[in-house]
Amino acid sequence: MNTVYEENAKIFKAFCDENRLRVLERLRTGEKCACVLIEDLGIGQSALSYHMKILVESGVVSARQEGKWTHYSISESGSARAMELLGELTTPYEEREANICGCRA
Amino acid sequence: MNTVYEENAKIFKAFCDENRLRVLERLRTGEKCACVLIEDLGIGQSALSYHMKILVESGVVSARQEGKWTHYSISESGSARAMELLGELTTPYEEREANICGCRA
DNA sequence: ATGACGAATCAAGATATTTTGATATGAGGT
DNA sequence: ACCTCATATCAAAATATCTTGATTCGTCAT
Repeated sequence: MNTVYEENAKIFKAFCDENRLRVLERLRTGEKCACVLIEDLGIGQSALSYHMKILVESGVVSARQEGKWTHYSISESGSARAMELLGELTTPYEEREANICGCRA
Repeated sequence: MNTVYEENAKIFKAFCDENRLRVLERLRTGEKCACVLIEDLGIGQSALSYHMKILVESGVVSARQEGKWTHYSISESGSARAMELLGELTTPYEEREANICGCRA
């Protein structure tokens, strides 16, 4: 099993690569099939497949099979989860214990 | 100059590494100085410095110098910017042009 | 069953990120 | 000025990610 850190990191890796950001940008205007994305981005079939796998596994994108075609779209619930997590990761909270930086009196 | 994709990716790289997520977790309870983070995370001084640079450059963390110590804290404005951007990247919008997947009639 | 086509997987090499140890920089204190 | 300590930077090695081309898998049509 992975650490919770690795699990969380996996979600944000969706947004850390130029090609994946370009895919997301295209998906904002609605569901797209792989063949369209390959054309639009000008990358190889196998490269697209690689990036789509990362996007889908992050939960931010969902895939829908229709015959031999795969259609991708932004997952509302996955995006909401990413937002929620990002909020958690950056929101301060009060610690019970005294919280004084140890390196100075 | 970098592409806007690379600029955006840079922000989310803050959240893509186990050690950086552990730093952020520590910072949620308030400002911490480098020496404390090194101890808590059990990583080398130079590794911490490397990760802090990435965090600071993402805007999510800010650094404050005090004598020879550097204190790090979560930047509210940087975090807000990350949230805002994440929202933009995952929010659908209507396209003017007809938007039909080209691979099927 | 066979063939055609879209997409996934694999294996290799290319590139980028991360870790480590050594050295440099900069702030105080003597 | 000199020394000490905290942090930053550098260079090399270790590791992870990404790209490419070949192959495989799954679906549909004949």
